[in-house]
Amino acid sequence: MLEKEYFAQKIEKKWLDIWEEKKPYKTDDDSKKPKYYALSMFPYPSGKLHMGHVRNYTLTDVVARFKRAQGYNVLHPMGWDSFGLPAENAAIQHGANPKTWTLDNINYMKKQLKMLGLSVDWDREVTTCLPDYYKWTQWLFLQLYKKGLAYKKTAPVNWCENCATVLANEQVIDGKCWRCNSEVTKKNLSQWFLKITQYSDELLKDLDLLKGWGENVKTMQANWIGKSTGAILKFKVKELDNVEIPVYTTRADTVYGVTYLVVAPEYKDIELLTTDENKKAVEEYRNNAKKLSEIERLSTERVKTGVPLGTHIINPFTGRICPVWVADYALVDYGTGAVMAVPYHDERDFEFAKKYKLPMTQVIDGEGFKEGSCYIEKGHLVNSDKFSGMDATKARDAITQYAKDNGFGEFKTQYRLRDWLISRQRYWGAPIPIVYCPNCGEVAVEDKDLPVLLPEDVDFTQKGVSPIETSKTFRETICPKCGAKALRDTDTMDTFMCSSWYYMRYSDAKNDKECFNKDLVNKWLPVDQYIGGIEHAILHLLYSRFFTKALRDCGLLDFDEPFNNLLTQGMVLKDGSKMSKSKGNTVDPDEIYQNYGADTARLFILSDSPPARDFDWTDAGVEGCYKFVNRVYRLFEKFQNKINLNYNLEICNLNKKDEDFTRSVHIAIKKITYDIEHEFQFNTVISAYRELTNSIYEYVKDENAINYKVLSFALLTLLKLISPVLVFLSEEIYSSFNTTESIHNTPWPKFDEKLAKTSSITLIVQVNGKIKDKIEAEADLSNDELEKIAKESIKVKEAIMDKTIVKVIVVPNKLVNIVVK
RNA sequence: GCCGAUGUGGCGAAAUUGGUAGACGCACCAGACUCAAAAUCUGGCGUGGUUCACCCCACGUGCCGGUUCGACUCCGGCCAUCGGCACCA
Repeated sequence: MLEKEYFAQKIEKKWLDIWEEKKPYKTDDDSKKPKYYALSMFPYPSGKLHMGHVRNYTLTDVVARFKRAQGYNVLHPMGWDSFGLPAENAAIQHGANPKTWTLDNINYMKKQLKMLGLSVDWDREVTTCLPDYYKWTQWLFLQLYKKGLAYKKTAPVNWCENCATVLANEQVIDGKCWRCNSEVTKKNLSQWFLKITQYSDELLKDLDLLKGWGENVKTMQANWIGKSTGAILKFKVKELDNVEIPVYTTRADTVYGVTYLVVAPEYKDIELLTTDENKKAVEEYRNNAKKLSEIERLSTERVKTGVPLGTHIINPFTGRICPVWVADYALVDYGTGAVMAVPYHDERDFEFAKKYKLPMTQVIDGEGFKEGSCYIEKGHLVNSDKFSGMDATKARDAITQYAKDNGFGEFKTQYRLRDWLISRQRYWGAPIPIVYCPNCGEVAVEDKDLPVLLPEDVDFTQKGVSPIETSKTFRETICPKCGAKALRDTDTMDTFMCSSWYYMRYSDAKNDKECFNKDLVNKWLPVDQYIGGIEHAILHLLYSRFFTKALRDCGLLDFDEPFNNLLTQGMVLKDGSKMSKSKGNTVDPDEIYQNYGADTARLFILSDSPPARDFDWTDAGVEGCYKFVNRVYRLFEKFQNKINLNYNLEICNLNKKDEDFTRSVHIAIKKITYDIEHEFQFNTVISAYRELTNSIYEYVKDENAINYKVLSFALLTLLKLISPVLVFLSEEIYSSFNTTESIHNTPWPKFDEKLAKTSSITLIVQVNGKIKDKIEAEADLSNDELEKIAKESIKVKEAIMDKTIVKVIVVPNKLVNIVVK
């Protein structure tokens, strides 16, 4: 029996206890059903759940439950992205232990997640900061190392003074640290990198395979990879035998217009290229460049500066002698670090040449060309010897080919993507499993010695050193190769390493012999639906795609892309701006659970906007959803004794009212199923819930005219349709019919195509495209009949009275348009 | 500058293929129930005009133009907002 009134807390508590005990959402690896992998981006255990989490996990949960009802074997796991700076900062600021701090947070948030009613298989929970997980992160690092995909090199790297660590390129946003927003500087350090650039082309090309990803994310990744095709051209230095300067250019067609060359201040041969007279000025210029921050240097508004080195190059095409300059508009880490300057056809070179009164030669002509101003269009060549008159695009290839044939050039594809810097000078991460031996050099830790455990005897407060270096027990070890005294690497790995493979681990989460079983990972992956925030469009999603390809090449798995479909949810806003503690506009999920229950929270977070768009949280909106939940409850409470569970219903022998009502139920099944399957449009799903509920209320208005078989069918269908969203309420109501089975194990309702439409239609009658009349008519009439009905309309007759009919257009079941003159 | 997304009532939004623009909800207004309030139920709700009123007429999906019997939807050209990339040669 249902209680008289709806008490969310009581019902939800009851079912949470039952689910905890019975584990109804445990995934069976051996099921014969087709698999479906529904995945949410796992949370960082920051302390408490926020509404963004609620939105993310509700979305994935509803998808998981819907697919389960459709007969899929669903994997819906959850875990914790639990290494990272906030834990360590808590340790520094409040003297907490990062491990305790993290595990306490996980404990609390896990409880909150469970209260949301997620159908997660908690037996597959992964926690990246625990040794049973990071052992395998370390092992995977070593696989990449052995494959030559992880290497150590000294390079100018991004350094955040505030976080006291280096950062990957992807973690520098507009010259600032992604985490603390302070300015990033360059430091020359020896660091570990992963060779993501080896996959540049595949990462770009395979974006085309990702039909289930939004254009926005794919474009961001394509921009980030930044492919450009061009050529390397080599210029001999006049003053120095055996020295050449190679440049990268996408406009080889303009090579006859080169009037000078520019090298970056950090260019490797710059000292060689500087003559004694220019030494002082060049040194001064380079020192100034060093002082500039990334932000200043990258500003496009800055006036271009530079100084000549004193040496010259010989243009192999023209024989022309051109000076070499140093200027910071050339970037050391793109192309070759040197640029051939063609002032007439490049805006930057033009500006620079004008300022320093360097010569210009026009070599391209075409539409819109104006004497004395920069022309960057691709027209045809002039002043270019035998290439004159040629189309610029063709000339680009012809000139490169000529350079190649004569040994001073080649075709070259250039990417903007850089290798992924993964070392961090911080404590709370997976230690890099490498040992430095005085005899053998860099040596990998052996598999049997994994994991390399994080030391506990560390001091977080010492400035200028990584906390791990303060451990007395960690550093010293013996070389796995020769047994000599050796030192461990004291850096840890970027947390994005941990999150690049967690979704694979879920396929075999408890395996202590392997990172995952190959058959299981191949069975469950790729992920069928991945849901999470847009902020990972480049970082996590690009790294994970790279990891998948790299692990494939290590022989660990057999697929090319990890995530077939990606839904990037919008932000949760309140009063028009993102919820944040500093703005004081946050809403605490615990409070919502307490006041309205998790079902109402789930309903509301899905109701007002489609998932990809931002969602505006309003108190009135929650209130409205709570009213709906109560409205549904009252309906079942009132008719609970009249419901017949066997609702297989024949349409024949029904009167008009019952038939139309039955049709509206079929229409609802059809619409809801379609809207979930297409783009997860839960906002319209929920409006269909409301429409069906409204029509049930309409149907039961006249209590003497209720056919209880028909009503049972409608109510039970409604109950099943709302069950993926209102998980507790539907279970409570269903169990009140003395069923032993959970509603969440019952199949999704089917609709009858013949019944999923109305028996009568509103025929729209237009004259010359303007609506003149609306006529109720039987459905499925022939075109002739519809035309006849339309012409009988008095309003139509008036409108066409003194005119001739040119033609009549009939759209079956919809409209008739009479065209007159 | 290049690339991508978005633009519809007071608000969130809807409109499978070109075929009733504004479903569903929030807010608001009016009414029923009540001694009263809450809850609940019923009705109204794009703009302007006309009418005592139901009716009716015109306009209306960022702007301008086009295709079509018919355009939120297709095409061309703009504008605005948000996001990504960018002295990348």
